[in-house]
Amino acid sequence: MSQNCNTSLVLRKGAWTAEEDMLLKNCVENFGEGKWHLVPLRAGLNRCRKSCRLRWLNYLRPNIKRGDFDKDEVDLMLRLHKLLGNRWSLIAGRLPGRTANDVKNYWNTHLRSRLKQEKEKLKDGEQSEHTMVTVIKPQPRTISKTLNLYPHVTPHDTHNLVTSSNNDSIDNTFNISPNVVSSPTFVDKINGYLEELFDNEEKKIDDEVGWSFGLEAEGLDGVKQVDGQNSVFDLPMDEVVMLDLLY
DNA sequence: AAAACCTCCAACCGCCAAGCG
DNA sequence: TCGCTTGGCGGTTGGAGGTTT
Repeated sequence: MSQNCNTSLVLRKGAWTAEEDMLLKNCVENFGEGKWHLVPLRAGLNRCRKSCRLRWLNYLRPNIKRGDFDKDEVDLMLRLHKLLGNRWSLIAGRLPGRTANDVKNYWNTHLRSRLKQEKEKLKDGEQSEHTMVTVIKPQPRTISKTLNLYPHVTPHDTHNLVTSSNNDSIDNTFNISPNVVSSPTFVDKINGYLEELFDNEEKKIDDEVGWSFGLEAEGLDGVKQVDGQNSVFDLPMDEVVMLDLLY
């Protein structure tokens, strides 16, 4: 059996009809989520498993929040993106009711261009004022096996933490290797870590300065980097987050 | 009024890792 | 160990609807 949906000429593609939605919804309600390879058969749908799964996750699942992202959601998205990079599913996991696709679309349509503009503004400012600002570039970095960056993560997990070099010319995000985050246990730990981190730190920050994380905070360019040292990319994760929160 | 252009988002595609025999 | 299947993810695309010229 092919893992792709494009091998059969009979399978339907494109927009879902209300009838198909109903069939899929009934099927998942009766049999539960999962076993997606059985769903087309059970539901009587002429769709591939991937299409069914995606439709359920992005559209039919209960408690999906639709409409514009509010300010708090955007703030949180920006923070998480800076922390996690393009790990849309992880980011969406922190935004109740939002799907990874929603987050990705919102980022691509609203924030990416905004950030790009912000960056260009900063760049222009630099040129006109001749201010000396060293632009931080993400440094490929291997983290020591013995260095425990996460209170919740065992050394066994952290020794895999090799940050990928960032090819994205638009944003300087702290990317985590997909290999690391794809592990379910690691995801749990990251989520647990984020849970506690955001609970504790946001309370603190809220009390002190409130939610003031704006786009200007993305301008990491203002932080000096000397020979790759003292860059935000060389700090342990919790310090990065603290920097993040303080900017 | 209509053509051209732009924006947004649902859906598709290709890849990867885990699980299993 | 190997190959296959499945679930899941991020990147990309197509087209509907809105806006501008």
